[in-house]
Amino acid sequence: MSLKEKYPIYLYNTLSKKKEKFEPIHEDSVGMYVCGPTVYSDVHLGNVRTFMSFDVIYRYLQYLGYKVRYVRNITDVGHLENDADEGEDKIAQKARLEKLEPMEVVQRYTNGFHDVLNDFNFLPPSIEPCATGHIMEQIEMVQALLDKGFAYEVNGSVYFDVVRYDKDFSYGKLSGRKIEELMEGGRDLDNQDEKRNKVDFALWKKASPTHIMRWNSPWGEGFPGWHLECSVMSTKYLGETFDIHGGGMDLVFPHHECEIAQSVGSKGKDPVKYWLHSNMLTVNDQKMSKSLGNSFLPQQLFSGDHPLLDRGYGPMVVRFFMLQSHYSSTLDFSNEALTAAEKGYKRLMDGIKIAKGLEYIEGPADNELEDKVKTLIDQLFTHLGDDFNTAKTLAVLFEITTLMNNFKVGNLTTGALSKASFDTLVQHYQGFVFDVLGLKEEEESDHELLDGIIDVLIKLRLDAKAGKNYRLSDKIRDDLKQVGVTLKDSKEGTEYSID
RNA sequence: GGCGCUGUGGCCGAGCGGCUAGGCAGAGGUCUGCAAAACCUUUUACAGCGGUUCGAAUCCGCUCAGCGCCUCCA
Repeated sequence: MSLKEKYPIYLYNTLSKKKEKFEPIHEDSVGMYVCGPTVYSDVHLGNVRTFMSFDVIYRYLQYLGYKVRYVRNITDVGHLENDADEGEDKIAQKARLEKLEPMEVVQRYTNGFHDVLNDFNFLPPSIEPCATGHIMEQIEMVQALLDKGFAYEVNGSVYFDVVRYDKDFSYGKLSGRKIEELMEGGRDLDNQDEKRNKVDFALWKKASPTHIMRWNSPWGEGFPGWHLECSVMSTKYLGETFDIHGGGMDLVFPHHECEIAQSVGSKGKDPVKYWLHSNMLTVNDQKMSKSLGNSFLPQQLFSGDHPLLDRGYGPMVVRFFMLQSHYSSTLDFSNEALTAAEKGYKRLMDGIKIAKGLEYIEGPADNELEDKVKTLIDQLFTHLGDDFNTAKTLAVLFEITTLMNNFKVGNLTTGALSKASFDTLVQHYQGFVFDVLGLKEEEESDHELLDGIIDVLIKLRLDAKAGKNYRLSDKIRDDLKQVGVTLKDSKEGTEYSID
């Protein structure tokens, strides 16, 4: 029985508002689309949380043996600042302010985005398409919607006719909105006269004379609407119906709702089987966002260079911190929580190091321990399979860490387990920490020289201790501590760690 | 105004009707020349008020507090 058969996944589907058993459309392969960033400025930590959630999902699906095509787009056409005709898109605005080509802006922040993903040890997606590379396909979808009567053209712009669409299908099923309520409520925006109804949204916008980013189309020079790119690119690379579509919760309405409308309107079928949404990162219980001015850039976090930060924290500490909560809960960001996470992360990594160095030595069997280990391994899978509950999974990993410590100290012997159980335990312990949760050791072990030097000092200190020269031995330890190297004595010898 | 979410011990954070979450911090102990680490033991809970149930942090109602979406936003 394969891992994916043995450990089914249950996930919360925003569309059904229920936890459902995951059954991919094509038996062994999974198509997953995640809405990527608009690259007109630096990604902040809130963005990182969403991509991290889906990074773990991507990793876990592969760990179970699925073949996954993971598509995450780059939005390189700026969405309009507002719905008004004279709006300027964000990338064009940035380009004007910084006197750059729009594509220079796009390239710069795309590079920055990739750097951040690397820092946090994200797996690259299978395909990372960008909106400007798919203008033709977007025009085709607009045309298809026009042909089917779900869109109308006004003065070189094309709008989606939500009211017309709602007669055949139901608009608002993902976000739970009712079209009548949408027609009444909400804020009034300026310059809506082109649209038949306020709920309609743009598929193609006519470019004003000053608008920099523009393409030819059957309706004149213009640029694609806000929601079109995701419909087009997901369909192109994953098919008309695919398994998982993810993104931040703030995209549910209107972005994802409009995606559904566009796909259903043009292709006649629902585009997505499972909609997954990750919740917001908060600061003092408020959503982290650029406009509120409470967002952190990853670099600020690493260096501690921010008024709200006491000091810097490494990317793996942050990753661990985020994994301690469930992706669908808000997570509040604070120095205290990060400091606690840092210690927890270190403890886990110490456990991993112990596991690496453990040798299996035959010994008397302990059935109780054997059962416990089997249960722990099962729980790793069932907890992560339970709507990707990384918090519960980490709890199990800490139980395993305690076991590893006990092996090391000698409270337990490896031989109490069967060889097979011991090997499987170590294999999945490391597998979940590294391959699934995507953690890694913060300090790269490129420390051969340092190892050698500290070894010399450790031996010197041992000599001093043997001669009861504690003044010298303590001086070595204390002085090393001063420069950030902590010595730890144990029965097997002295180890060191770097702060 | 409309729709929706949250409120757990000193802090963070799981939990989806009965069974120890976990991490950090605190206390005591083991080990150590002393430390550190590790190990063992351990204190502090479910916003408030009602209700359903044999049994509720968990379901229902009300109250209070906070948040999100409805405009670009992960």
